[in-house]
Amino acid sequence: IGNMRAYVFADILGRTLSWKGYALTHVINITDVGHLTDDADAGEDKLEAAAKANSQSIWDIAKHFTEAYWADIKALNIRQPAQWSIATDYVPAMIEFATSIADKHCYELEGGLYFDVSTVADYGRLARAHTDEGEGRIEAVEGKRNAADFAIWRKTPPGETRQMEWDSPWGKGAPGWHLECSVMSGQLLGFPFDIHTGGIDHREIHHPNEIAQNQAFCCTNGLSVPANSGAKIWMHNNFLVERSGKMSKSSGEFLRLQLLIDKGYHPLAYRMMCLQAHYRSELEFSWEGLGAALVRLKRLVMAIQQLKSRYAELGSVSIDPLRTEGWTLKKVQVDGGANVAPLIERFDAAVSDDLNSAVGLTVLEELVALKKVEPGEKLAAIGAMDAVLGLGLLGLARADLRIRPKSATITESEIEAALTRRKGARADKDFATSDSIRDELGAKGVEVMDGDPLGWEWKL
RNA sequence: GGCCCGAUGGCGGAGUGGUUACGUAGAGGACUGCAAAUCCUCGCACGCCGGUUCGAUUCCGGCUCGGGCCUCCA
Repeated sequence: IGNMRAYVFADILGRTLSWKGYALTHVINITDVGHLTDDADAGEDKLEAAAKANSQSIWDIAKHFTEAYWADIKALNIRQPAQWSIATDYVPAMIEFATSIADKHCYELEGGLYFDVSTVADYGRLARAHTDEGEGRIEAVEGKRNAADFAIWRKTPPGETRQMEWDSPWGKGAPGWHLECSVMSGQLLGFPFDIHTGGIDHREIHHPNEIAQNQAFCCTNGLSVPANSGAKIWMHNNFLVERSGKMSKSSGEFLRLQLLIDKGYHPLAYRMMCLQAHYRSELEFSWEGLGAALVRLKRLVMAIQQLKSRYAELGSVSIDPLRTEGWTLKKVQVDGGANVAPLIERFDAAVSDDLNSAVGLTVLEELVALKKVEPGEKLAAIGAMDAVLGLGLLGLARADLRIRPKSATITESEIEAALTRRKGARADKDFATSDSIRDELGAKGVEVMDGDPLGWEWKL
């Protein structure tokens, strides 16, 4: 889920751009080329290791995690990009790219082809901190001309064969990650494209490297070099953290979305949690915090559900809230009524101010609570704001948020049966029996709620 | 060691040179056989020490604490 914060952020950015009326071409890449596992076992490849451990082909492993990732994307209401780019589809293009800059910007070492960062202007200017000397975590590669030089092509060590390797002018091997990103973004979006997003951990190394490659490529191929090479704007989201430290894809923490679901938290509770904070701030993860976000979402959905039934009762109203998907600000201003207009303005001001979703969310809640507004009009405005926040509020029902925890020992039909018995006991004013049934259900993690249409809820 | 970032109520988290969001938790009330859910109402905070200012949570400096990075890779 730490990693997923980056995608929630990019999604809100894209949705906000759509809201502002911009046409959007969004590309997300899948880095299915192997990575090294970590500091300790440099040389062994993450994908290779996983394949070995599971007796599967490396390609199956890549496919498995790609599909798991796509499932998370869907569960979090992250919009599909215009295109997914799969790194392994672009290896020939990467070799071509590297070949074109090799003479002027690269040199070969035993381990691979290295990029000479002194051949481009202002290397590392994106990074706020740049130190010439430091104590690296592990030894530097022998023979590098500059400390910051990096591999753009990794050679397969002599005598070894990897499941994923390609022929290149520098021998069999695999592309460096920096190269993958430069090639795919340049090819699919063209230099310069508008916005490049990523986790804040990429600001110091990966993105400066990507920029250096882009500069080299643009110069070599006669393209003008934009000020922020490659992309005009680079945006970085901060980490999701917990007391034990950061949780990103590389740190070994495995708080995955599926774990949240297994525990009975709807995945959109996590999206809500992200929305409550600014993308550039660290966000503290806790189960209590996730529960708070779920309750907030639940109350919002309940209020909107009531609004929807009032809307249905009215029969004919002027605005169809179900047609708000894809609305832009301009359209909302035309169609939104006088009562909601000031809220629309405030919502727009919030999300337009570097994506202040936390404030946007409070404006949405204010709108939900607003009195004397026709339900259809209100629902339309809610739908429009939600097109930015992406909670899918008009389509969610309270019951959708009731997720059965994996640990549950009682079935839904058993619960219903017990509740029927309890209803009978209550009708007979046999409160002792009624309460004992409630206690039994409580012991199994089920909370009885008489005054609630849903009747019962899993206790988290 | 170097560089950078942060510190807001029980928890999470916006924001601001003057009246300090919001959520959740908590308290009181309505409802209920009683609970729960729901609804209404209400407390509760700006790390420490200086400086600038009529006024600092906000700006500046120092300190303390916490976090990240320091170029194998990604």
